[in-house]
Amino acid sequence: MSNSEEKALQEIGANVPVSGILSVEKAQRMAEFFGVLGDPNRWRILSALASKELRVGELAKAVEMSESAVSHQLRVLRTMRLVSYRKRGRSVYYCLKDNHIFNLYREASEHLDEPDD
Amino acid sequence: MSNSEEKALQEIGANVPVSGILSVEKAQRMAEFFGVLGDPNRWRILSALASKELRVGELAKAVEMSESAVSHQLRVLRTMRLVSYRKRGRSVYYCLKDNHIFNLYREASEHLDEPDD
DNA sequence: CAAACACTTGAACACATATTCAGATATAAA
DNA sequence: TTTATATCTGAATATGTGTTCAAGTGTTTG
Repeated sequence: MSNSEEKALQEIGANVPVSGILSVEKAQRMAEFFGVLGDPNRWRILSALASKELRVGELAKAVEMSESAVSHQLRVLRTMRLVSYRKRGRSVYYCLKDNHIFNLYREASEHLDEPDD
Repeated sequence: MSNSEEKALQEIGANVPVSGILSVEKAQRMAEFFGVLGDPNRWRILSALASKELRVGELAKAVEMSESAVSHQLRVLRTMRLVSYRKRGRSVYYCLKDNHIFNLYREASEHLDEPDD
């Protein structure tokens, strides 16, 4: 087991007094974050932004959603700081904020690709 | 950027023909998986199992949920292969299935702990 | 065998969430 | 200034989800 895995394991519960259960608050924060990744259209938006920054309208076309729906979802993604944006004239360009999303994607893919026991 | 990050980036969209957007099916699978991690009580269950395997009843006490609610959630976690179980008499012992959950937890924590720009 | 125990299941209800639609804001063009 | 463009917002609705409650299965104990 790697060092960072061990650290995560301890934090998640192994070495915590009594029960080792995440506090309700921490569990809630985790759930809120992962919940944002629990929608297929948000994944499509994120994957579209993975190649290059896009305006809201372009994004809407690309993922085949209404501009309004995309705008609503972008607000959610902004709130979780998964995307950032810059305004240019009357357009707003969105892009991915950091690399965490890639690592999460890869980790999930590996899990989903694992053979059943 | 690391090799594996680059691989994930390509897969997620950078080098895919035309749009580079996740297929609806792949996006759906991703969303289903992350959606499972989008509930605080499921995180509390997973964190409880991080220290040691537990019976359903013990788990229910530990996370302060009804046995029925825990059982329902364990079915969800089983479906996503996040936990496995073994029957022993009339008890059923659950434990975490692999290390992916630790990596996901760590990645999310890092993201959530990042300072705002 | 009957009773107790550990867990699971299905239906019902309460709550959360994603989209649509109409309208608002803000910038650019005419 | 009027019109068009790009995006955002709020309310309403439809759909999804988690818990409870009551009943069910399977196992052990008396």
